[in-house]
Amino acid sequence: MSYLDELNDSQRQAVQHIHGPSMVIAGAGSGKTRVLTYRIAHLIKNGVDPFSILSLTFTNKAAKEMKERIATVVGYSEARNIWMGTFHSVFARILRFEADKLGYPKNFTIYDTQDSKSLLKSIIKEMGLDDKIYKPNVVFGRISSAKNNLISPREYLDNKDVKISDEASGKPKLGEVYFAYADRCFKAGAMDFDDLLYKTNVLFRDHPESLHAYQHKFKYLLVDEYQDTNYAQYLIVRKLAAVNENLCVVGDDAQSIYSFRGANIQNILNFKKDYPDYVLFKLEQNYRSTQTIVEAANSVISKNKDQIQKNVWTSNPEGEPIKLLRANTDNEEGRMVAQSIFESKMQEQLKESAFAILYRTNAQSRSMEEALRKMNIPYKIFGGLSFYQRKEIKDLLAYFRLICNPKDEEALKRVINYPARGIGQTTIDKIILTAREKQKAPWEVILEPAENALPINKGTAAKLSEFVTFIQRFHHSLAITSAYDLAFEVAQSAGILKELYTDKTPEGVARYENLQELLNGVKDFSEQRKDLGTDDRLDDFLMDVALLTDADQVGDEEDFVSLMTIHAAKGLEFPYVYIVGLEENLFPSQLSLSNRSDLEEERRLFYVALTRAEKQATISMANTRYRWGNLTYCEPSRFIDEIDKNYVKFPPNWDRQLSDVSDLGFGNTGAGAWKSFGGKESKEPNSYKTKEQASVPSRTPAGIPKNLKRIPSSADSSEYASADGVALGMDVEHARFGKGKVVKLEGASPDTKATIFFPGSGKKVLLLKFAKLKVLPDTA
DNA sequence: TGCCCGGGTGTTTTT
DNA sequence: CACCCGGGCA
Repeated sequence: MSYLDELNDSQRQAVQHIHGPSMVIAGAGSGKTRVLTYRIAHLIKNGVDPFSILSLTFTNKAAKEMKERIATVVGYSEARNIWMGTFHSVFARILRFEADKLGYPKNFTIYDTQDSKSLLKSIIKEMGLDDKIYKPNVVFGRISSAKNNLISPREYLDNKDVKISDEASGKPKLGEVYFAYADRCFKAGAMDFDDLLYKTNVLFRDHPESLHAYQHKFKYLLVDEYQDTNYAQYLIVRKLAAVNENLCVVGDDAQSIYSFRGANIQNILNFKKDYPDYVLFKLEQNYRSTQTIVEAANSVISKNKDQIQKNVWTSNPEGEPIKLLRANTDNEEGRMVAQSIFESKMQEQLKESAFAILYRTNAQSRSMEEALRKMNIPYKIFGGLSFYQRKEIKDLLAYFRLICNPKDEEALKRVINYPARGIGQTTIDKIILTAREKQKAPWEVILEPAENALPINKGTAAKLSEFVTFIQRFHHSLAITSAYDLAFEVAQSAGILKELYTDKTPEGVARYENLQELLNGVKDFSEQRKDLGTDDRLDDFLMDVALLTDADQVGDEEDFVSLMTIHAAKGLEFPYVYIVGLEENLFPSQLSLSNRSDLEEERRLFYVALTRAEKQATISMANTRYRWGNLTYCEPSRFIDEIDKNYVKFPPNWDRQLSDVSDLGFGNTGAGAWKSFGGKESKEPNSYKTKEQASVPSRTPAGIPKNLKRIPSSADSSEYASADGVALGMDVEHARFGKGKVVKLEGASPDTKATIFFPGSGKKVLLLKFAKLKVLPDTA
């Protein structure tokens, strides 16, 4: 069995351990993917039916690549039958099979974030709430974390603690909004991203026969990036694995970077509690990077308290020291990086694809982009506004969605009057209102306007009926027409193509080309499906498209420098990596500075960034940077100081002091800042201690199936954390203003603002994270 | 009904 | 700075 020879001892042991629960802690670059693929190949070689293997990956692209690699060992006809994909896509597929059990149509729509927020916006408006207080973004985040923690709208409404904290944050109606949102999604036959996990849990809870079937179907489970699973995902895995317990999870606690979307590092730390007889494998040899990079990364991550002990090492050459670049402005930073890429490329005779530029926030891509463009260096930006989020694409997709699932409210709103067909806002409002009164989907209302007493005149009725007929015509050919033929005809006859074709502005031309590209995409899909002999339907295409990730963008053979956020770079590797914007308040992000666990996550993020590099890592910063319009002064990130100096090469201009940067209010820097920060943390109202204490009892110890009720913890929403320390009506003491009373709280933590009345100095609005408030015992 | 302008608001990170 | 929204006007 030759493939086993390609593994080192611990890798081989992990691959050969087939039965029972196991956990693989895989350091960065330690051949994790290799272990996963060979483990699956090994299973199949040992007679396991590919249909009974479920492998959950972090991106669909990773799944595709793994399948291809497995196919080289066991053949494509076997490999193609493995269930492999992201949590979201695998369970979307399962939910499609089981939709009727949950009262959903098989063709349910998947709402993306835009759809969800737009729906929330209209609900907030309809309920007569102020969208300055009930900000769709905030409300969405809140609902999302409720779902990730499996709290239903009902439970949310009934939970006293939630109510108290929502009232304290000035949003007592949040529960009702959540309730209405869930109801509207259901009536629209739509699930949002979180629903795909949430509803899977509901399915497994309410339909034991279904759970039973999948438990027995999937005899072997593999989960990649286990450190980034949230509670809903954790519970799905736990339930599916409950019968056979052939579960192998792979991850690295040092690379957990998704807690903001509910990922819980405790899942990896508590694996041994859930599966006491588990076997642990540690992959510690790094095959990716130079010794310098490995050691530098180790020196950084060692500053974190929460971690599993491991010793990542490499036998690779020592390599070049980490290079530092310091620019005066963000634009100059871009030029320096581009220049450096150009020089390395020339000196080492490299392709552009050897380089990646990684940043903390998407906004940083602009200065990099400009510099690269000026130097004629080809590049590609991953992330940001993705192709599928462009207006023209969403418009056409909305037609597809509506044809597949006419109840889709967001799709209907998008296209009912685009291109303009004389159905105005007033009519749309009436339709929505009537739908709400009749407890129906808007589509059902316009299907039978008279029966539903929709108050419209004859002309409007005629236009509506024309629209209905138009959609229905295509709906009926869904089952008999190939995806591409249908898509093209829709684009044509809806008039979208014509509308954009006549627009000769550069933007208009670009939009038209984008539509062509989308149609080409459908064509590829259709042809693939024909080759495979599987269903070639437009609704299948939609299901695929809804869950594509930026990382799934086809990596054609073109040569370009990759630009992306560090989050998006997870799992990737490049010979030369530039990590830019290493400045306090940017990286680490300003929002992470007030508690230890958030800061540790930023450090892990930096660790991930460093360990993407194979040959050399370069770190850059700018002394000044434009941030939302105005110039700000920047100080070097504390993370730079945390790298062992033996591995860093400082440029001559490094220590040059800027005379006028002395005080930014709270801008400390360097190791000193770290210490003083550490020393002060216990006085912080948002102290991490509060957060951790709150989260301990919240973890359902055994994750017992029936138990969907989870006490919301600080992890559910950042707002709890602030409510913990400071609440409405509380007596507090401020270092400068003295004693006062909290009269108003607004905004979500960590940006919670408190209005406090100080008898001595009047009303002050303070940001909780900066105001070191001391809570006084209730004097009443 | 549609376009233009001004003001307000907001930035981590993503399926 | 960039986007979105609402109001005012044609």
